[in-house]
Amino acid sequence: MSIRIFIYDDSTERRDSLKALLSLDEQLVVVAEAPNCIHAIQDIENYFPDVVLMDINMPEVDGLEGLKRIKNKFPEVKVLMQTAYDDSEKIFTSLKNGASGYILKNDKPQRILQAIDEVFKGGAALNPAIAQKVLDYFKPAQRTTSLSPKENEVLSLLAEGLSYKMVADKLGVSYTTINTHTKRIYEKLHISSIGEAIAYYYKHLQ
Amino acid sequence: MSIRIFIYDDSTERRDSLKALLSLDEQLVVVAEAPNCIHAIQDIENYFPDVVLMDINMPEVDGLEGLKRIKNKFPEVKVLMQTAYDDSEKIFTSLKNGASGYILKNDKPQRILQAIDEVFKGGAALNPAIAQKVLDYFKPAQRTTSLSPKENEVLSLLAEGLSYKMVADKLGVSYTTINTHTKRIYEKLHISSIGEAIAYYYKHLQ
DNA sequence: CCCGAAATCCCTATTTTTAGGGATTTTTTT
DNA sequence: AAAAAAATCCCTAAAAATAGGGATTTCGGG
Repeated sequence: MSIRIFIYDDSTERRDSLKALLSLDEQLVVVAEAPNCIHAIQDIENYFPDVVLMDINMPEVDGLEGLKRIKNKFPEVKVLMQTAYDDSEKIFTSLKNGASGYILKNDKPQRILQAIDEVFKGGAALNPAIAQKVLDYFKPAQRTTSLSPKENEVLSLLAEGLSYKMVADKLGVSYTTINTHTKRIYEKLHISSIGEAIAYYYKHLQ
Repeated sequence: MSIRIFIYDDSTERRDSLKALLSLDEQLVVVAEAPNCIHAIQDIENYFPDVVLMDINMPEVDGLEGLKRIKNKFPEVKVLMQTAYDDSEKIFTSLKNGASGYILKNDKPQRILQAIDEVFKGGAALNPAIAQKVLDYFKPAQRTTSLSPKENEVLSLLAEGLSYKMVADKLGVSYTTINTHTKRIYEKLHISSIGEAIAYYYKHLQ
């Protein structure tokens, strides 16, 4: 009873060292590899891995897009994201899109093997630094001040019940500007609707 | 310098008596008439009236629809709504759609002539009873308690930032039910967006 | 002087919400 | 018991919001 693994990484070197690492655990079998996600769907169809080790920064079709494609078509396949930096936005984009874990490239080898095992068993594997960031999003404190002056102004007008168009008129800018501000507000607050934005406003900013 | 008037009313009798009335004022000229709004656009194009006297209850295409069509294409034409009853919803639908006034059929003849004159000059003419209803909507007092228990529940969940779908799941009912509740909430509070609803919730119900 | 954050604007496509109907069943209230 | 109010569900179409890109300008600090 082995764990079938597919590796995506644009560096041949890196793929080789990963294969060397994984070969230490006889339960793990690297069934195939690729330098990017252009053929992600076919890859999965052909090799039906249990776990995908996914680098984020790859040319052509990157890991975030690959993750989406794979989870969309094969929700049962576990995808473990792997990158050099702990970029907050990418972490959340990944988790939102169904990643089973997020590890860093300089994590200890033992950690990586452990992570694969965890996600295969249905758990989630997060590098501790990543885990901290995730938890941070549940304490709204520091987010309060993260909005720019304009974003705060837009949010307060939305909280009055104004539509994008009305806010645009009131501030003398175009609709698209308000759309952009709102997108940034949603990004910063990690929400995705006007209702959540207004609830946030009255709960934390009022 | 006369005022060109178009009369919409399904009762021939009523149209005749209106024409008789309006002929008393030599400034007023009834340029044409129709028993409903099927050809409203063409009517206005052909006769370019200054003021339209619009009955609400007519077969085929009624006055509310006629109002919308006319104001949509010819915003400069004044439309004076006229009906037998002071139905709150129709009043608000009319005013929202750009009616210049709202009078009742049993208003005194003198009132009717006056109303036409007012709207022609760019003013608004409201029967006093109607005016009262309109003012009522600006005092939020009585609206506070007007929501049904379920409507209040739905509103409070929306105010938490939940989408229609999430509210539906949470309450174990279908999406369309929430849609309907929301429509009723908006009607009762005389608003028309989730933003206004949530603002109302935090300002008046919290 | 360069960099980065902030603010502005645009395009495209999808998802949600809103509006306008209609309709049935259950509860309450008279 | 009949009427009114509340709650449920459905359909369709239009409007608004959301998501994902990209891009330019301004302004303040290092």
